[in-house]
Amino acid sequence: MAIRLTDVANEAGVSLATASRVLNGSARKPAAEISDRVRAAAEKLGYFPNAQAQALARASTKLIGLVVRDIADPYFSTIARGVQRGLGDSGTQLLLASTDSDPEREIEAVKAFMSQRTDAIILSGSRALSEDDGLLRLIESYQDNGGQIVVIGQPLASTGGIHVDNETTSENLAGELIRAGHRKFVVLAGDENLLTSRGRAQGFMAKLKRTGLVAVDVIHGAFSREGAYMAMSDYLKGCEATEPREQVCVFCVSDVMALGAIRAIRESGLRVPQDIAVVGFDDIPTLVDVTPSISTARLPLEEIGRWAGEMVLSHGDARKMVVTGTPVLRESSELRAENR
Amino acid sequence: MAIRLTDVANEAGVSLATASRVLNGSARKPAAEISDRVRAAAEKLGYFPNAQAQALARASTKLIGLVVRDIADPYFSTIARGVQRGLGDSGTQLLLASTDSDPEREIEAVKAFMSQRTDAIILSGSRALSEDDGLLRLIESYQDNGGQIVVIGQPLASTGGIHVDNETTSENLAGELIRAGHRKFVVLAGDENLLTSRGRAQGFMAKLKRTGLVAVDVIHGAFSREGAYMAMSDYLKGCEATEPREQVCVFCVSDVMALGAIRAIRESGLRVPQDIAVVGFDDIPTLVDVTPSISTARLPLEEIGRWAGEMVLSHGDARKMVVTGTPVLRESSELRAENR
DNA sequence: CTGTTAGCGCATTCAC
DNA sequence: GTGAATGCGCTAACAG
Repeated sequence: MAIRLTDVANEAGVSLATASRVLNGSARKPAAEISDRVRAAAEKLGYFPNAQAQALARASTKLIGLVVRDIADPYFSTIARGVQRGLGDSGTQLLLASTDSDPEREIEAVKAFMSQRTDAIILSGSRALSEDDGLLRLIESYQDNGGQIVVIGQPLASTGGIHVDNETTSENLAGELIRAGHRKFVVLAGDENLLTSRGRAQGFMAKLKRTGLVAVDVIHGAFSREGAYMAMSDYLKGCEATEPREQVCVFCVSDVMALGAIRAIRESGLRVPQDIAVVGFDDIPTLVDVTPSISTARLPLEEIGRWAGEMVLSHGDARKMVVTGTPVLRESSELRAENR
Repeated sequence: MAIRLTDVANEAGVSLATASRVLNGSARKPAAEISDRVRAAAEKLGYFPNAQAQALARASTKLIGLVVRDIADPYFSTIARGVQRGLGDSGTQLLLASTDSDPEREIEAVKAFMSQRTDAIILSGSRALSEDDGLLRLIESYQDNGGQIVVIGQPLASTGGIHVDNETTSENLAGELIRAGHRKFVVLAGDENLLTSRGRAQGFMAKLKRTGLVAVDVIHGAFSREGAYMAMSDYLKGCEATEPREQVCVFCVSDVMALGAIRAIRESGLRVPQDIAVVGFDDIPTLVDVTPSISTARLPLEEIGRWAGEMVLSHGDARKMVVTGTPVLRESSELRAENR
């Protein structure tokens, strides 16, 4: 159906091998005159190499897989953009899979990528990798076959990747908030089975403890906007009795959660930050358009993605790098006047 | 290196053909006892079919390509999520390419997808498709080889896709704004070479004209947040002299642009909507967290993506559907009290 | 430097 | 119902 290399070779009056050599720089360089003829033939016929056939013959697809939880979530889409940028014009193609936070779909995605013989798989927003899922075994067998795994978040012992030091980042963030004068904290901790949300919550509380403070409440729920919205709504309902209320600072383990929490707070007629201060984590791009500006711990999301992409290209197997976020206090955590 | 079907066949003591038949339902059904043995062997060895080899033998990859301008833009990431959902568990894999609004990169992306022999290519946020780029020729040759093209936005004569009726949508939006009492309009028209932004601006102005109104200003610029930010900043600088100012309504041809414009307005010390009303287009998910809530024309972005995905699966070649957006007036376009 | 040939891993006619 | 053989389109030895 499509034009094959053979067709090009015939058109140019050369052998298949020669055509192959000119159309994809091999070690041996065919004569200039021949090369031109082949290229002209390819152009004329509208030849496109069959990537599958090439992959089969070369034992290397130039394919990599990226698995995210939800590509529409700014956190992941920013990382995805970074990955694309990191891949640059290397000719490597990106296969994308979304899991919707379903561990089974994550496994399906990895299997699919293994079938595609991707050179590498970037895992971001993975679920409880510490547990003995089938995922671990899959990953191992992928690596045994020469596949590279890059994990964004909490790399495994056997994998490279970008390690986000959630604990330290959260500690620093808590420190800044305390320094700013906050004393009463609530933690929207998200899913306690997720390494990421757990690490963030724990780091935060560890710092409180070391300062002689303790969170007045720690609420678990889904690691999502909706989860935070519901958790916050419940919380607010629960403390309607306790008026009048002093300003409390709610730490949400992600910006997306902070947005959900703010929504709940507003719907209950309270103001941010005057009644309740809110703090997030990640510094997703979305925040620039939100009022009040939201305090958070900034992660260089796009760069993280870019590093992951570059890591893949350089075959930096099992190379690890550590990223610690930077606390950024903005309007949403401003202390109420009377507390200053 | 990896386990091949041959290995599985040997392990199970059957022929290659039989192994193939059980591992991927063919017409002939091998005996149950044999099937179990093969499956057990595959499981034991950790066999993963080589998608490239399958594609080559079957002459069909289960691959589709999606090209967007920027995967981190909520407009595109929402569509991308929809496409994923539309693909569901069909086993079709998604290849993603971002063009950064560069026509050349768009062509590169399509070429890459053609090489990958994707069954279909979904083009969203394409540039000036009406012009005689190489893109047209590429698309044609892709179609000639059995490839399916689905365009989101402005399908070509030869392609199917989701046609967004920007003109009508903008007209309706303008109508609603006029009905609400607005009379003085400025249009941030974006890039006049892009079908999308042009259609939106023209539809809006057409409606104004038919109502006996005319935009006091039409400003072109980049079809992006930055473009709108700069355009709006310039505009505000230009009319500093004209105080006191009556409320003007700024129509931005996309929500992302509206966000940029609002930023510029605020930085100049003015308020939305009291001093300047702002209206966008798309209703990207991001808007739910923005204050004031932004008026816009709602497009079912995720569904559009889903439809595109389903269209691909059903081989709905050249099927077209038309989508018209719904005006949604919110706080950002509220009329100033004195004008009511 | 160029052409011939043998696989890459699998699906699929064909025979049995 | 099962196995042997052929070819998908291309690369990479291997000869010439």
